[in-house]
Amino acid sequence: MPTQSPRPESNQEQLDEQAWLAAYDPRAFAPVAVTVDVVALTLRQDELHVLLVERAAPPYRGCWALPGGFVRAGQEDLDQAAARELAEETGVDTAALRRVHLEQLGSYGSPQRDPRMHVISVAYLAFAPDLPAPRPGTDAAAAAWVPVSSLDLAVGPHRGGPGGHTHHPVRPGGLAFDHAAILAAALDRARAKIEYTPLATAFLGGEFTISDLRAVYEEIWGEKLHPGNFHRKVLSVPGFVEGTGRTTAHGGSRGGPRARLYHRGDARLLHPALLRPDREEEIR
Amino acid sequence: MPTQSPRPESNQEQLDEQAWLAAYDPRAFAPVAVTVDVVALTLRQDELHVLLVERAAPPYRGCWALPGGFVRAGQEDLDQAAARELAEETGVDTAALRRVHLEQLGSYGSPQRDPRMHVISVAYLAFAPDLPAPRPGTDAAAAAWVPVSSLDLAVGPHRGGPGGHTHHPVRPGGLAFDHAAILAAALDRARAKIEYTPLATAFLGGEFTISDLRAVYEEIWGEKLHPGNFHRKVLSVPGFVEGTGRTTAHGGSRGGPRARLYHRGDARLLHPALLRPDREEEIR
DNA sequence: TCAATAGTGTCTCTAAGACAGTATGTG
DNA sequence: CACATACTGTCTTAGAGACACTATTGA
Repeated sequence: MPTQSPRPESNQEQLDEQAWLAAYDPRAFAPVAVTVDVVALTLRQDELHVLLVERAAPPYRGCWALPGGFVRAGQEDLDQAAARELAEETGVDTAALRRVHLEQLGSYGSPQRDPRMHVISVAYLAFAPDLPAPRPGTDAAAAAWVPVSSLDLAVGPHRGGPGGHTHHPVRPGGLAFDHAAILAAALDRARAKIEYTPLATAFLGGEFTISDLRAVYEEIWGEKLHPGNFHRKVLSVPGFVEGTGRTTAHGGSRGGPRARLYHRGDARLLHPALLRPDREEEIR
Repeated sequence: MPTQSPRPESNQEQLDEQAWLAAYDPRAFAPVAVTVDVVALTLRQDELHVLLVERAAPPYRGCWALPGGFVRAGQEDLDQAAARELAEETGVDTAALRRVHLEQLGSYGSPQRDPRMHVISVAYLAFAPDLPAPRPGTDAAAAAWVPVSSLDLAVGPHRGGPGGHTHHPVRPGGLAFDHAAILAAALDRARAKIEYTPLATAFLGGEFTISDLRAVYEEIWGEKLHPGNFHRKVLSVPGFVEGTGRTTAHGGSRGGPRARLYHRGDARLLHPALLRPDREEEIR
């Protein structure tokens, strides 16, 4: 591959902008491909799942990987590409996609992360309410919601974080490419994001109980929360949830009174925040 | 997955991975270029400055822009590309670069953000102590630390945030491309990041006083803080700063006792955090 | 009837912020 | 001296968490 990008400096003074644009040949640059990969998270039966596809083509054929694909050059921006990929892999239509929160996570660009060529991937993070089973897209052998707890997230030589690291052959039970590192970063982001934003509600339907919301936090943070304190805290944050006046039709499966129903409020940030209990070990 | 990219699916069954790799032609993809752009922030005379270059070549010739350049395909990852661009534009050597905090900010990929072709830019954010005046790199007419307050950050048709939006011709006093939006996102990130991390110390030299540190917060947040409460709060956060036993040689320019000197501690997160005062307006 | 759950009350402790006060410098 | 600044003490209040308690439902 060329070592340098073409440098027009030698004759730049003689070219005005029009001429320069006309003379420009994008193919002269060393080729780079750009993909978007989506970490779509959802809760199914109170368990955190991630949307994965089984690769039908090499490299990593037969491996599970994050859904994603190449950005259509000149036709779409990154957000659009991510939404398109998510729709294609889940079979979810555009209307249902509006109920999904989609945000950019970070970009991964190690030259060795894809054996074919230098592929730079822009990772996205999606929070979805329980969606129908996915139907595989055109270049996937299968697509499924996979419990996060069943995955091997030890990223090995891929040390997490955007940037890029050394390529490593896939390990049994692991994900293709550096997708384990991307998923790990997505989980970190999700755990942090529900502290300061009402995005935990994006995992729930339109109406939910405080207990439903607590189950989201408990599953994503991986620890039990105090039901009474959680209840009072959620209701004390202005704009987090809003009562509907309705209640559940029945009590819980193991008894208890009917719970009041809420829907998402209009706050975009939680103040005060719902901070995770004690994480002293993460400070250093 | 992509409709435009070459699709091996029709014969994928006959090709083993080796053959497929050999047959692969990256040039068949629609061309996309990837750049890194760096928002390097520093404090000079207690005022926040950003490193900008004056473009010597079209497009946006003569405009100020963020330092950046094309990723060298196959040769470097994104973090390395950002560090290289920063070094090239500032003339800072690798040793001094180690004192600079560099993190990925987000990627910007509107098809119209560069008139030449679809250019996807991975933006980085750098926090630097007061560095020497930059010397312009090879494709910049000039390079300078510019006070952030002197810039027009009304991003107009470029609505901030990663993703990508419509191209708009440059406005007088504005930055090239969508760099105003990138800078605005960088400032938001910086304001948030110094709440939870000790990164404000990255703007200071090895030794500093609590007042120096307070000046960093006041300048980045754009509001005065209570000196006494700030002092006590900083010292109460474990691992934020560490006393050196030394003091300044003289009192302040307008009097007062000599201040004790500190250096950065080993905490990576501040607990408790130094939250910004009252931001109720930002919640919705 | 028992057990589980929804929702509330209360107590303690931490930390934020307002304010005051003392010591130590500079001009 | 006058004044700015470094640093500390104290008071009030908000919020987190532990715990207890009542009411309501299902099995």
